[in-house]
Amino acid sequence: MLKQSPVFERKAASSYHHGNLQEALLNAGLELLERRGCAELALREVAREVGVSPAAVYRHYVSKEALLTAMAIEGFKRLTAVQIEPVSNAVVTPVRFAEMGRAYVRFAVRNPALFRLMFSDQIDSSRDAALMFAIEPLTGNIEDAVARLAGPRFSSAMRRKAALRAWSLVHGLSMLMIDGQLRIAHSEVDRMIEAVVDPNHALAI
Amino acid sequence: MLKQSPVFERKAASSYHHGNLQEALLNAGLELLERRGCAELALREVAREVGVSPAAVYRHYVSKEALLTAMAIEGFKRLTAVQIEPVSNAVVTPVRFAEMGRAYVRFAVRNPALFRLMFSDQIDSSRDAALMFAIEPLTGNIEDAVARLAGPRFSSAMRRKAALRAWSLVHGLSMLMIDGQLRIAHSEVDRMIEAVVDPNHALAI
DNA sequence: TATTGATGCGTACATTGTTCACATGATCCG
DNA sequence: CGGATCATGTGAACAATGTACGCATCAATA
Repeated sequence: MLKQSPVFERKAASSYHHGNLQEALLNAGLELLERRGCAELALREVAREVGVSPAAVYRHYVSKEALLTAMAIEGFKRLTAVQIEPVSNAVVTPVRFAEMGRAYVRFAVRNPALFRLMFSDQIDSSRDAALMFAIEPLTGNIEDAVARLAGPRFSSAMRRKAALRAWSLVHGLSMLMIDGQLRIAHSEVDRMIEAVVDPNHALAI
Repeated sequence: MLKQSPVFERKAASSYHHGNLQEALLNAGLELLERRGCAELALREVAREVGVSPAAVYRHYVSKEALLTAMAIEGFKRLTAVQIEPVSNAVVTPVRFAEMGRAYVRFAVRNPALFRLMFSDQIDSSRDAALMFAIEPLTGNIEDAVARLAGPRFSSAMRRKAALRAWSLVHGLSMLMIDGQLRIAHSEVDRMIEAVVDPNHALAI
């Protein structure tokens, strides 16, 4: 196994107290998540990975669900970051709007287990305030982009509807891809995204 | 030891052998699934519900995953049935095609835990032949409907692309709805489906 | 009627999430 | 400088879970 990031090294110096266990658990969790899959991630294994007893986790997260929630929050931060990048400091064109969708799907394909966790029923998105706060930009970015793309000729209701349509499209494609429902090679992923998230929407039925 | 509680009333006639445990486990599983949620469904609880020992399950399903797979197969059968209904014995119109999508989303909203299970990573859709066989009509129905709707003016590639677009749209909307991401009342569900699965696709961006 | 194969049971084991009393040590107060 | 304090980590324990094994029961058949 490769050496861990320098965050973990501090533990070697003082063997009892870890230094930054909270963040170390989060990183180890995110790493193990993609290795083990969303359902098989064990709290005890995360603790083992960091080199700490299972009970130590509970000093920083009140439950396994709390750790998963923290991981999901980190996921939403990363997703919203790559999502908004194509239209930050730029006029929103149809091509750039589609690029937002591509970034969304690409994130899902590259982090399938994390993406699944973010939208799983293992975390209660309506209970945790920090989670809600991290999710909000996801919708917000799409709606803002739609507003900047369509201009004032779209009513608020029309914008919301168009944003939901776009979100549903890329979210569904993401889910189907990471489920392995679409029999396509990894090299074809980008082409598939192009085909579905089509700025010309020539084939919209 | 206290006397056993009369849990075993149904098998009072022949108290040892159940009669049709395989199907009983499947039904109990489907029932418990929606009550407990996808992640908390316990094999032992399914056995308890049927009034049978945990080990008895293994005479009919080689593992918990096998039982979940059987439940998912049943789910796909039901979903494909309601999905194809709008266009069976009828010309495929845009309105009827959209009605297929509405049926898809409605199924997801009415059976959220089952729908989640069907597209979860807890079942390996590429390993089980029966599961693959049950999934196949899902895509097939959409592609057939697209072909009947578009006629010969669409190439095979165009049809596959349009079908994938439609599937992604309704699948994404389904997932977002059962995730509680969309803050809408239950009475607005149908209107939301109408808005996104729009036969006129006036707002396709 | 005896045998046999299918089906259910009891017990056991490793693993999991979680709790609790206790150990450790960094930090602050006298 | 030395002790108190409090955040942080440990170990043992508990119930629940998925699963394996040998035995019990029963229906069908020879």
